[in-house]
Amino acid sequence: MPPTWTISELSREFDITPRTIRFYEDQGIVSPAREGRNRVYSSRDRARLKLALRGKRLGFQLSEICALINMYDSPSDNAMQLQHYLDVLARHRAALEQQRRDIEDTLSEITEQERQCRALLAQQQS
Amino acid sequence: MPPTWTISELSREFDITPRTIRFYEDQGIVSPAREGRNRVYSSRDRARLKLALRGKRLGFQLSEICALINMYDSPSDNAMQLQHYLDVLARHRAALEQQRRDIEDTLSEITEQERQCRALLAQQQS
DNA sequence: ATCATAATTTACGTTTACGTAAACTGCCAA
DNA sequence: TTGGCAGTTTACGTAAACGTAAATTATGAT
Repeated sequence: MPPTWTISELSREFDITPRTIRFYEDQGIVSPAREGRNRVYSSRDRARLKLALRGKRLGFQLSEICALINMYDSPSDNAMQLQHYLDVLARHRAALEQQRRDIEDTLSEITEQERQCRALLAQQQS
Repeated sequence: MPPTWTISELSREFDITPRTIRFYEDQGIVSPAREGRNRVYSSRDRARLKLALRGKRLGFQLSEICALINMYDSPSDNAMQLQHYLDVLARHRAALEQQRRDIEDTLSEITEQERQCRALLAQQQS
């Protein structure tokens, strides 16, 4: 049988609370099956959860994340026109590339700050 | 005399509301002078505002942003130990590098989705 | 003089993303 | 059978980041 996970297994693996996972269910990010009252998560749920957490680290809102994951999950789904999907992807790409520039800029400033710090430390030694 | 800006000039330039700029003043990100009741922003204020907006695009909280900008602004300030500052920089760097990996991963998935889309479009043509 | 425009302060409202407490169920071990 | 977990639902609470409305002030244009 395919692998499954309990809510506490997932919460440990990804270091989030069960409350968060249940909240993501309300938002439509995961849709666990039930075994009695208890939730049973499939590998698809687990993958979607992982994607959601990556989106969160990138600062996206849960609603955007949910929409994007749904599209990724069924690109051939004709509920959405292919051309529209391409547009969405292009906008998403542009945002990510802006973010990448922001990160590069910030990282070089950090490097510079570290350089100055080490200079000051060396000066104190002498 | 050094250049100055009004609140509406800055709000237009950065495409944010005056309310946001005043809120950032409450949070200590900018500290405009006054001309009567009106706020007058220096180039230092403008630079700090710019840094704050970049931080926001990267998904950081205003409180973190504020702390970091203050440190960037006075690294030699002995209110903070150099070693501690280096630690903060290292953690910040680690977070940004994680974010960069997330972005690279997401960008390649987008590229793959686009490829599939174009394949489907070509198929429809025939 | 009046009117529009840009600014101000005060203060309550709103959305997002959960936290937290209460009260309950099911199961396994001592 | 009595704890003691792990899970559940319901529901109110909260912090962050502003939005928005009201009432006021100052300035420049007609």
